[in-house]
Amino acid sequence: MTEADQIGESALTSLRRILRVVDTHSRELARTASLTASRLVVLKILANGPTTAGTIAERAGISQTTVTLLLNKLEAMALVRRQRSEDDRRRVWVELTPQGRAAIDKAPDLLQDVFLQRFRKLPSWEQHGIAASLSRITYLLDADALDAAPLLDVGPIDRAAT
Amino acid sequence: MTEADQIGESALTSLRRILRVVDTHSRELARTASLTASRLVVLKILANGPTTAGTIAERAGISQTTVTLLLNKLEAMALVRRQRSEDDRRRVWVELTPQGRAAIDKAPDLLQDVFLQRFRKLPSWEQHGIAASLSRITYLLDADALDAAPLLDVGPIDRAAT
DNA sequence: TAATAATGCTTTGTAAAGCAAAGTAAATAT
DNA sequence: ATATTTACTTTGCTTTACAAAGCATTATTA
Repeated sequence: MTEADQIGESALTSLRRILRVVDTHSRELARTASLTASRLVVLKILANGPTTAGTIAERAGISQTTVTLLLNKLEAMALVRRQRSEDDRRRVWVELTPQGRAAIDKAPDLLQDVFLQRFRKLPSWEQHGIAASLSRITYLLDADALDAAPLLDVGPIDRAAT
Repeated sequence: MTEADQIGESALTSLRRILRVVDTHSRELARTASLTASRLVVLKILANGPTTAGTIAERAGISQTTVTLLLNKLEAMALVRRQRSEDDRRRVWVELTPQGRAAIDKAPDLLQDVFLQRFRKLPSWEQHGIAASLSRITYLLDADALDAAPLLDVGPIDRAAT
């Protein structure tokens, strides 16, 4: 094993740990705030103003089916309101209710807040370093490359080599 | 919004994107390799040698109940074999079958592989930078540290500096 | 030794996320 | 007028995950 591999492994270990913390956190969120992570995602998308189910699906990166189900729950919780569009009666506008807005405030993404709070206290050079590394990693894991390629095929990797 | 907050936001965006890719990938893995991420995790733990269900739960950070369920599936797929312990008949040893071992080889964590392959090609300074940033982030998100931690403890960084 | 407690795992019941496929209704194109 | 497309919902299924209860088995203690 080369040195690069060792560093890579330790990077991966960190990455796994990060994933794990995020995961744990979202379960915690579900337990305490009775708002699961994906429902919160939907609410936050709606915080930018009313929109349609399809748009939510697209922005959240999940299927329309799932969005419908999430909306059903959120509507049952009275956090969200549906309304058929007047001009195009196929479409359904979704908007936050006042309670929905309150729910977002009451159940903020704490993990994110903690992150930002601490991040803010780091020296500037380190902030830049972290941001740069993260954006580099998104490249290392590039979604497009993965989507395009058959997963069990090794081909596409070279394309992004260099 | 301060500059630090802007950088922090962009870091968070990257982080979200990373999480998203990992998520997508694991669903993809499930579809193509008929081995879901969590099952693969269990198999990989078993790759270090036979162990008990409780230990697997601990190492994977999931409940024993869940481990039992996963083992049921894996056993049904003949990737894993259970055997009551002789000395303590409450315990159940779990080990990989040859098929199980083959499954691990056939369905490697490709995301990880892609990451490592690309990572290896980065200049050394960048490798170190990324590894350091990641380890720093685990601190920024650390669940434990949430209660106690001295926020400006610089300790871990120096180690990976240079 | 017999009753009690602790341990290790499984079962059962519950809830969420998520998708594909089929279905419905409305708008658009032919 | 008919066919196609679009937008959303319903249905049925799978997986993950946990808590609570249950079942053996071992250890402890009276």
